[in-house]
Amino acid sequence: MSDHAGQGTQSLSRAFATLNAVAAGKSDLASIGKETGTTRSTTHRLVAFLQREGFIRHVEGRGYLLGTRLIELGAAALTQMPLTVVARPILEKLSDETSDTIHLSVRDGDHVIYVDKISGRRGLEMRSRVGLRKPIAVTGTGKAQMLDLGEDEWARLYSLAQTEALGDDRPPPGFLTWSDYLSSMRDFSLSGYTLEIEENEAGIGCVAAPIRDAQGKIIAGLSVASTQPYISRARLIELAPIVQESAAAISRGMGYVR
Amino acid sequence: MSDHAGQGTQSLSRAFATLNAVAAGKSDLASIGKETGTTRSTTHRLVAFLQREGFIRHVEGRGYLLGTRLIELGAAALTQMPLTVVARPILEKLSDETSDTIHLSVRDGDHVIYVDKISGRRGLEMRSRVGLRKPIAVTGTGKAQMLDLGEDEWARLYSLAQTEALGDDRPPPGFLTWSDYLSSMRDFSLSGYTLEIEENEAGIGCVAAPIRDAQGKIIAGLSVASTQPYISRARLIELAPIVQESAAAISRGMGYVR
DNA sequence: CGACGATATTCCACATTATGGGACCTTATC
DNA sequence: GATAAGGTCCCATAATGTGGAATATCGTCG
Repeated sequence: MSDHAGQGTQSLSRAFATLNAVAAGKSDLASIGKETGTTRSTTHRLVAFLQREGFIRHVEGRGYLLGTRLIELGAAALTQMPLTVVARPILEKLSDETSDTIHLSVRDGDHVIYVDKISGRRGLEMRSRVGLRKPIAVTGTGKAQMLDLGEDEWARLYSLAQTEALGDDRPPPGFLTWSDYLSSMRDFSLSGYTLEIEENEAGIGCVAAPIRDAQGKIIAGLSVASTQPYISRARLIELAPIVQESAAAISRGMGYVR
Repeated sequence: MSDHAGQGTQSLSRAFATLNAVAAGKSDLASIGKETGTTRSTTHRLVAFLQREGFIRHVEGRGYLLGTRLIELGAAALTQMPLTVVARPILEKLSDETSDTIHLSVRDGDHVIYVDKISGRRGLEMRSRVGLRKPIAVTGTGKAQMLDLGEDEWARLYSLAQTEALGDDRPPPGFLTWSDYLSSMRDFSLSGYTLEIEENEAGIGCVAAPIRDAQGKIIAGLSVASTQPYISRARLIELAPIVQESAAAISRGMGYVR
């Protein structure tokens, strides 16, 4: 894959390319090597090393897979994010009050990554998952984190999400035109919450609000999401104040005042 | 840290030592460098690289922390474990039936690592967490994965757990002597389930059963855990059949027959 | 203000380190 | 028992990562 790396990091770049290849599903030395452009001996050395470190494991019949050390480090990364500690009790309260699915996400470049989730109690489980990445512009929590940005930046993130949606085998039914998107975002930035109805996945909608740190910067988004019968615009708007209040409570926990 | 590495992996070893240092809480270049034994320039290059890859992020005022890419890869590692996919619905059913906390763990060396968890609905949240490692010999799910081992191996794992427990600031009240431990394990290997009452953490107990793959090898452990008023030996034994049946259902899903 | 310490970042000559070609091993397939 | 596919090991070579020192950045105290 890409090699836009810095100086003095050839072996590192290759090792991480190797890991990415495995993450992408390549499961034998030959295909990993083709992906990273390394010879068999080098590929082997890198894989063996990653294996020793627990980043990769070899499973009889299935080949190379991501290892348990990554599960461990992923969990550690989550707890090093003070946000998740502060937010947990508030997410649980919100879950009790709404019976719906609660999501907490942070921005990661032009995407959003879920850092916590509590499943709803209305049957149907959503496919979202802690660690999942989604384009920032088509998720409720992502849009909540766009509220302080300029319109040109909205445009960029919107078209990026559009590009990714085009690649989908089952494009979401609620995807908005740019002008509809823009006017809705203008409304949201006034009201301080965002809605997202089937822009990202069919049958799923949510209300979200931004979470701020001590400097007033938006650092995360909180949402209540649900499935088909419960995602009428009216019901979501009804939920907005409680989502906003929960987000504000987390913001206070992160040191935000006023 | 340790340098028992293979050939031709100095820079890799150092990069991973760097990552481990950050995971261990070192948050500035100086202390990371001291931990890994690298000079400032080398430390800097490694950290910068890991940062570019999203394995590490720099947070104003808090220094270097584990990055979002690890959260993502951790989640991917979890889904590459077919076990978690197969087990999920069964865990949910068990959760509904018992109202208690459900744990699913796999063996990772001499430890066990939680790969899935559903919190109970009896208030009190346990401190366990997906990605957490515990000594194999003092967890219900760990002991379930020891059932097919020999008594000498039981002894080794027991004393290892003992060593780790000694280091604890608050040693668990239910820690057994070796002879008590051995006789209980002999019972468990006959009955096919295991109990663990406050051997690992005060106020917490569980029943667990082993999960097997197509070759009949034990590959995971499943437990129902609860807190104080619900962890009498009698109640846990009462739960054993349903835990065993759930574990068997997952085993069947993994290809185990008879 | 200007000096200081703590922290991060860049540069470059040098030798230590990672590299890749090829040999070899093991297991499955015909 | 010949062929193939996947994995492992060895070793001479030069390309790579290294560390020292120089530079930049920031905050704080006299």
